[in-house]
Amino acid sequence: MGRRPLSKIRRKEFARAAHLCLAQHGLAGTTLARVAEQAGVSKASVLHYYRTKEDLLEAALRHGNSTLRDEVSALMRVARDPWQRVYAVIEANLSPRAFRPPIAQGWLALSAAVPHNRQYQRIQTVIYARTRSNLVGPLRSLSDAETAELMTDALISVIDGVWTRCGLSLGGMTAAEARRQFELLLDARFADSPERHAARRLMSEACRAQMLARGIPCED
Amino acid sequence: MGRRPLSKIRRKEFARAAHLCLAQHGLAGTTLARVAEQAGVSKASVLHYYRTKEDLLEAALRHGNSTLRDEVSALMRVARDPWQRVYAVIEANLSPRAFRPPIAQGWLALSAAVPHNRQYQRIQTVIYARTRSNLVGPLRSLSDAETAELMTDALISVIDGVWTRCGLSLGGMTAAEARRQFELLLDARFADSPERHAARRLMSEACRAQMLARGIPCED
DNA sequence: GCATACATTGACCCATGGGTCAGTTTATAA
DNA sequence: TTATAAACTGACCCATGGGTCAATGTATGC
Repeated sequence: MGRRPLSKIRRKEFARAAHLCLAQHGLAGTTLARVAEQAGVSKASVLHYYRTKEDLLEAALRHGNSTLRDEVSALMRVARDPWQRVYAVIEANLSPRAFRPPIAQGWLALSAAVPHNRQYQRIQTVIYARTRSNLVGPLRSLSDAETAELMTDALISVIDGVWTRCGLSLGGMTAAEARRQFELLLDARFADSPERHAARRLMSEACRAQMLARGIPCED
Repeated sequence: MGRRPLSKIRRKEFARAAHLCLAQHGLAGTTLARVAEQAGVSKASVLHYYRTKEDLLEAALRHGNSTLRDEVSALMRVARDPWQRVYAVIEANLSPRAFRPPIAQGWLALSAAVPHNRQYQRIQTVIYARTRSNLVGPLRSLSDAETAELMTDALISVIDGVWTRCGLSLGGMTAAEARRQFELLLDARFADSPERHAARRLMSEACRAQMLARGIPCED
């Protein structure tokens, strides 16, 4: 069997535990012992699946990202026109599953580690490129290319901004507040057309429906 | 003499060294030994001025912030109308002195530490409140209160967003690119009036002039 | 039953790094 | 010149935490 990838499921469990740990205790507080405890297993066992802590954190980074990616994919599958695709990205980034202080804190901790680790950099670059193309595509069919690029970059900045503030728990950042900021930004180049309005409602609803289907609390 | 505050100048030097270290090596790479080396002094000497590493990092956080605050103050002193005050905040945050990957990386590292330290939280809250009031004031006299609040929050998000991306060195974030995003956002509620146009040019020029006066390279 | 391969673990190793301390140098003031 | 306080240091201590290893389960295929 070539190289049994050491029980993929088990590896995923540990990546998840590491991600959880990161969210709760930050980078400094994420020790192998703590991750092991979180997973209900011994420290040595974790090292059996990940040769080094660096590897484990890399997996945690991938895991956190894949959660968000799944969210985007699910909404993208529902989206039927450009505006719906734009709002799919926005709503996915505000989904109650991900847009929470602990998760944002984990994201912040990993982001801080990125500049000092080549591998993390590569992953981050991929994440960035994907989000970018998810936005620039639909926006191109709603405006000229230059506007699409600029709006995409600005949307990404706002995403990073609201996530940062969510992580810092500053000014009580909520999804509703974030949504208002995205609307404001989009207003800069786009009128509130019926299509846009409908897309906003549809995607917001789709995201909510998915949460309910998975039994995740959703207060907005 | 009551309690000589242990040579304020010396303390500041060490805070600066710590901040530099943080920018270059991240939180994990910032050890007392490294900070001491940076300052050309022994590890024990650093501990003589700061009782604990936590204290030192707190000072580094304050230091990094005070640099930015000075930038804002200097431009604010020049500003004569609301638009000029708005652009004073924006330009200060994009000043070539501060808006550089290493500095942004340091900011990122400290931000990641914030959720796990009360004292850092307090400082961060103060910084946030000040930036907020610096923006909401002038914007209130340019629009209704609600718009001013929303625009302020969105501007802050973009600031955090572009800083994050600057720290991650993603998509080659430059001050010029950031400026375009701020313009886009402001377009959402404000026409490009002559006052706004003039203010933008004036503050950009004022910032540049200050850099030149201090001999800091300024490529845009 | 037995052999093999993988899972899991406790015990251990050791480098790192924060923090202490006792002592030396240096500056200042009487 | 000398007393005093502050600046500064090398040497040391020790807790933490990443990583290794040999040993012990435990399942699977023959």
